[in-house]
Amino acid sequence: LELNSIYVKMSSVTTGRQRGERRTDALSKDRIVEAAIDILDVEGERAQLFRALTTRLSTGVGAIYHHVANKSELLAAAADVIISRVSDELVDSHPRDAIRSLSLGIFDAIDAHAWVGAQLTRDPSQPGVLRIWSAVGVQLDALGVPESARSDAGSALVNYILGAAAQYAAGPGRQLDPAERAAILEQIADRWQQADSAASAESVTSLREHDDRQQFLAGVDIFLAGIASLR
Amino acid sequence: LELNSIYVKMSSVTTGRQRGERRTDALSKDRIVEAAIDILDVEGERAQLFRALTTRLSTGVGAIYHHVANKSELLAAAADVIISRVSDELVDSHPRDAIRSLSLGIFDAIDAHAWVGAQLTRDPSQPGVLRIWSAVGVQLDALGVPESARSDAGSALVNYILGAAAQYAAGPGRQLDPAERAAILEQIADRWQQADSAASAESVTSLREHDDRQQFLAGVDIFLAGIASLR
DNA sequence: ACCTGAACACCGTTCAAGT
DNA sequence: ACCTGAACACCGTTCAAGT
Repeated sequence: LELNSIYVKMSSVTTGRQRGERRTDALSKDRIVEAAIDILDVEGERAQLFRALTTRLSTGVGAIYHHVANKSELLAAAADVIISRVSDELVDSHPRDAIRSLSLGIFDAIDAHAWVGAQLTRDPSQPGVLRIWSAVGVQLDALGVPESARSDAGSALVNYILGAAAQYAAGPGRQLDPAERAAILEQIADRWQQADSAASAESVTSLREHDDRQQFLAGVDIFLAGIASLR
Repeated sequence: LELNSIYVKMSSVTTGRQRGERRTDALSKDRIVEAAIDILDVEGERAQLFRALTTRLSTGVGAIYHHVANKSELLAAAADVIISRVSDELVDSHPRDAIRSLSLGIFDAIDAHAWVGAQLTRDPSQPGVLRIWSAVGVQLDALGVPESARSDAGSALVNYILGAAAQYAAGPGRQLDPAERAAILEQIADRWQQADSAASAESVTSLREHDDRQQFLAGVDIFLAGIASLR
């Protein structure tokens, strides 16, 4: 115990920490993941993640690699933490509402942590994606979707959620200023109008001024309606 | 004209081309994009794209940058070529069938060009994605989806297609050997079973042995059924 | 205007050497 | 067992110098 505290003091000198300011918690995968989340939230996905972690945790890169295999494992673990916060918060309610809450929870989480959208899209077998499958599966079961249709319904919903997540996360609203965003939406609207000679001004306008979150939820409801027809 | 052919000869010596083997076509964005598609198809997304292009087209990197702004523009242009081949081939048919064909066409294109899945997911305002929006818009209009619901329906379908595309493209079937794939599907199945005490062996089995393409189409049909309920 | 290719920049990853 | 940090590797991008 005394030897240990001497080691701590020596180590704090080495790392430039003040005497007595000893680290309360040792380096661990959890601490690294938490730090990574903070860094990604603030600096975005193109942060120099490992260099930033090194500074933030005042260690060398090697120490991080001692707890984490590589960047992609770290990102996957970080995304899973974000998703688990959503799925753990689900309260009991009608399965239709639970699916809406889950979907909106994921949407909002990605809104708050933009990097999660791209991350979930990168690898279908990462823990965060499995967690979504799992949560969706529970609710579809509770909804009484027949066995035979369960996996079709599940994959439809999960793919929609992930697709929307990725699109909105990287979306124009995020990386472009309002003027550019408007121009792009107009471009899309123009194509629709061009393709659809009967398109009224209202449709174009609604496309231009659509509310991402509400539109996302409308998509969930379309899938729920489609799933209901499977019964 | 003679000066020109002398220049060609000199240049072919410089680039190591055989005498008389003069390039039939000059370097252009189109040629670069075509070459990029071939390289990405064969070597995958982690190909050393610019170095490979340099060899393939026997030029320097700078020449490529003279026609293309950067890698992401090049990837976006390449993905758009793939998507345009699909959307241009659509034959007139009932809008429901046209939506199925379009969706399957995109699915198959991504199956043949795996890198397209990830690419379409990266930026919602890239040309290939706009092209999908446009094609979907035409069909939803033909389907008689009311104005007010058009953009909700469109974004639901586009997001589903892109989400599924990305998942299947990067999917376990592609990057893992069959044994690992089976293990992962089993893991998902276990979670479903764990969550669903009533889950029968059949449901788990169908999840394990599901056919990606068929499941993708089932999702499109769920969406179509949901859309029908909007009327 | 179009092309050449060496040099640079950026960042994740390794590794020999510590405590 | 855990940590340190300089060196390396990888690849997109720039740029001064050509034709």
